Amino acid sequence: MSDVFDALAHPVRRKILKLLRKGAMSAGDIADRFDLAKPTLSGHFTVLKAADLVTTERQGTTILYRLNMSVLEEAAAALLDIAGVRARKETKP
Amino acid sequence: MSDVFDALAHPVRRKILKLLRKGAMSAGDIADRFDLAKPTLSGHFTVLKAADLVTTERQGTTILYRLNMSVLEEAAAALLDIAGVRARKETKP
DNA sequence: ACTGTATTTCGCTATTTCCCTAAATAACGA
DNA sequence: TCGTTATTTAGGGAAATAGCGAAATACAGT
Repeated sequence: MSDVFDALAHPVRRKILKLLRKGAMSAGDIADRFDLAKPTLSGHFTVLKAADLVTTERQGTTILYRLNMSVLEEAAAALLDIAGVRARKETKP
Repeated sequence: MSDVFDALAHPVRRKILKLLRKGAMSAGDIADRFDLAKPTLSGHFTVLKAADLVTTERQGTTILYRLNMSVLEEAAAALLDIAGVRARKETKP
């Protein structure tokens, strides 16, 4: 879980996640949205992957990044748990 | 908001917040729960204060730290927002 | 096999973070 | 005022992080 919060601590990485909210994007398309070198973005992708906040899928020469919402939700639940707001565990309906 | 996630990124600081869930504690009492020097803990307190995750109140020679739950809840809401789960804005009942 | 495009890995530097010990500050009580 | 307790500030060292350009890798098309 520390991996997740470490990943969330950087504004660029949070912005990447927000971009992915609308759907999967390639590494290059994401990199184009930032004023940073591609190797720098690649490093951020690595951190996000390590935290399991994103998943990847290769499509020919490009690599698609996709948001892993469940991990984000778990992180939010962890915060609410710290606050003492007991999160409901999802059960089969 | 970046201050908040920076503060949450360190496991010791998350543990401090969890301790404070049960109620206010003095700096020394918190420090006793960790195997770290007091100046180190004091640094963590500074980070938590900068993020407004805790508030302080002096009581004689001791300083009481208290959890600021609203900021924690805002952080959780920010995460859910990234996930696309639109959080409800609290309105007066 | 060669070329072009997409992405990552490799060195490298600068900055920041985390931890420590020692010293400073603040408040109390004798 | 003096001594004691609680906490923070100052200073420094080791390690992690974020950024870059250059080179390496992976794949597709010719």
